[in-house]
Amino acid sequence: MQKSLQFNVTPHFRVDHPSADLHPPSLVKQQDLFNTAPAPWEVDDLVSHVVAKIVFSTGPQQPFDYLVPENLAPVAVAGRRMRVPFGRGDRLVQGYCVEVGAKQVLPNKLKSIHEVVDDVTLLSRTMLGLTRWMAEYYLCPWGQVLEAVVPAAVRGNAGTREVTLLTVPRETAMQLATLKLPPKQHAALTILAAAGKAFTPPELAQAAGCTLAPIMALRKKKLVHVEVRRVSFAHFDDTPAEAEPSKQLNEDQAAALKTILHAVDEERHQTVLLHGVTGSGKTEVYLQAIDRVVAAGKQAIVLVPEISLTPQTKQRFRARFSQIALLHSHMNDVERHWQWKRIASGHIPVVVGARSAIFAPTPRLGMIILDEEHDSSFKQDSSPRYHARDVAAWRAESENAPLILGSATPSLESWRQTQTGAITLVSMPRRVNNYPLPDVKTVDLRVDRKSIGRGAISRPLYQAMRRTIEEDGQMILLLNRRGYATHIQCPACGEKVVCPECEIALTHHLADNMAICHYCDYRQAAPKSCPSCGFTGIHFFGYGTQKLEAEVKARFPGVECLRMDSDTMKKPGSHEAALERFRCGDAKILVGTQMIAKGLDFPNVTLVGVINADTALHFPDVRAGERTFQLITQVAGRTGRGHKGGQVLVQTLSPDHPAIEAAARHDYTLFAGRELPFREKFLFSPFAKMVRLVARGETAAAPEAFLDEFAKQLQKVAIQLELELHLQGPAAAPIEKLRGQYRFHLLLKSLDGEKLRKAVQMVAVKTKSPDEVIWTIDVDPVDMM
DNA sequence: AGCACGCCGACT
DNA sequence: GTCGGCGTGCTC
Repeated sequence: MQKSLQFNVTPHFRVDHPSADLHPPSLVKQQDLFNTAPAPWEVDDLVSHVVAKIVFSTGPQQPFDYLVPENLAPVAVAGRRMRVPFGRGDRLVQGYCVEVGAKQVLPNKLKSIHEVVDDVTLLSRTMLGLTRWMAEYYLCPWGQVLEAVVPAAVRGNAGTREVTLLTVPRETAMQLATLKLPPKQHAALTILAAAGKAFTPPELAQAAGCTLAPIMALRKKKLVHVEVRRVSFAHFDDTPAEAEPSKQLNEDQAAALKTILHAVDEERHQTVLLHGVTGSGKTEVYLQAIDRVVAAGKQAIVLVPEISLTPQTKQRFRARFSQIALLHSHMNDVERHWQWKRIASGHIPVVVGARSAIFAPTPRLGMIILDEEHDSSFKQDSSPRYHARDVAAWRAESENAPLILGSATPSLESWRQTQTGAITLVSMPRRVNNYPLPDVKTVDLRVDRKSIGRGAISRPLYQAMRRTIEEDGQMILLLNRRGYATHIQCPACGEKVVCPECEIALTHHLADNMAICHYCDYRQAAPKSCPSCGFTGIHFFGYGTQKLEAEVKARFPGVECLRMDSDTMKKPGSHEAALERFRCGDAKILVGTQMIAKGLDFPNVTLVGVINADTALHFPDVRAGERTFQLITQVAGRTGRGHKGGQVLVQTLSPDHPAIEAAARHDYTLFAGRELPFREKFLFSPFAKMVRLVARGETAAAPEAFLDEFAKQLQKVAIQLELELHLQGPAAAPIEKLRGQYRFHLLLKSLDGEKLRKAVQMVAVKTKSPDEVIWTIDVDPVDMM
């Protein structure tokens, strides 16, 4: 394919990343009207001009060229927003300038930039390259990516205001004595000239003892110089903390650090997968690696899963680095903007945050760390549907920085890359202080349930809990379902109470006696009798964390039990309060959903109970086994972190399932060794590239028909591109109905990811869906619901 | 996304 | 005859 001629004449900058200039932005019609060479008879008329390329966040997706007028040339920089006349009426529209360069243009073909909006550059060249790559890779508009990468707080200049500053120009000062002016104006001007600093109009009025009127008059006569500047009024505590010394590393840690430091010192890109069992001390390795980055005057970005962003995490980093920026979702716009500026200024050596922190504007990036790299919260579930791990890989490569992926249960995507050699594997198979990994036993519920009657806690687990309390230990019980009862059903007629919008079983919540839909949060009062037949003995089946908590309290009276799930953790600070209660030992039993499975480090926890290991196992999703393995392994890792040791009991109906068996043996390699051949055989990630299309609408027929047609078009394009395309579906999505809309999906797979995306893009640009169908493209889907 | 242009139906 | 219905296409 011939490359377009745009900006090839005198490029002002080189595109930073090799892949960035290979493909046109996705979903953008290749409209070469303005970008092709002029007709032969026009060539003589060409003049060289500085041209800015503008991308809009709404409206047409292709970039538009504008002339840069001379007076704006110093501020018209790529990476800033600009207001430009657009359309027949020349209405002013704001867009992102993504490139500035000299270009041969025909006179009068282009309009001129009206105004440069930003006085700071929002996106460096690398970040512009990154956004462009994201648009191409994730098949979404470039402008949408730009909006996602620059925080709204930064775009809106939160916490700043414009001030008018007045000074006396030298010429005025010299003729001050001879100027004929009304007395108040003269007095004000004299005071301002003598002050030697700038005053705002109200300040000057006060100093001169007059109103604003004389000052306005001076402005009108141009006797004072006026400068409008944006100043920040935000102030947050940023006192550097006392830095703590680093800890002694064990042999495994030292070896891992050495590999990482090698890449850091050479300032070259390398991806290292740090596969360390739970409790192997990965964080200390990160901290010491960051030390070296900071010492070299560079910055490190640390990404952690959403639920790990706790004050404890902050404490851990603050104790070691004098200044860090912790980016969390509860931050207000003023603070977010302030942090962004501090990071951009290069004053913050360490940035810690969830997914979107990968876009932190660090000027000299020295390293990126993704802790718990397998965590699905790194994938954004709205457009742009990026995966922070893959974005990090691109960014690290283009900035010559090492990327460290850490996990006890690596994603199969990363694991596979250690086998092909794309990622360096470093293992830490032992825990610190030589603590052994906890003993994991499965409790076969098919056998044990009968002996215990109704209840979530089997006899072996009950006995282990009693023993733990007698020995003054603490315990964690994992149940991955919040609420009280998981479904409400009438024993007389069999009718289930379902959400009217989503048609899934409503969960009974005891606190306010409500029946709640966990998909859309629809709520109604829990029925006292069957809504269908009126039978009064309606029954609440299944176990959620609330019912488990009630059972624990009933069977262990006098023992304090804490519950942590998204229902109890709504208020800010409740997370810390609960953990503190557990840490100090007042609470003996911690009951919770997956939010308690990760990161907690309490040496006195000697027992972990998994109430039902099968909850995630039978989901219609290729990753069901992988998720189950990860969850059990992670929660098992919460115990045996002290000298008292620890044990884990996993209740399950399928103790022989490979994922559960491998987790019980703490054997990641075993799990991966069984799972990878399956993925390969049935063409799933990490072997095949996957793209998922979801369509929804008020009726079932419209989205299904839309995907049918899309599939047909894709197959045509696949032949044209010689793409080996595998389709699954279209079929009803596992969540068939959500918020009143019927959902269908279509899974596309191919070994050639690039061609696959190309094919989807080609069909997508030509497709206009009927008004009643809303559809999305998900490249590298993680969630198949 | 807006907005103008355009080519058909019922109205001051 | 015109006002306006929203289908189609263009915007540097």
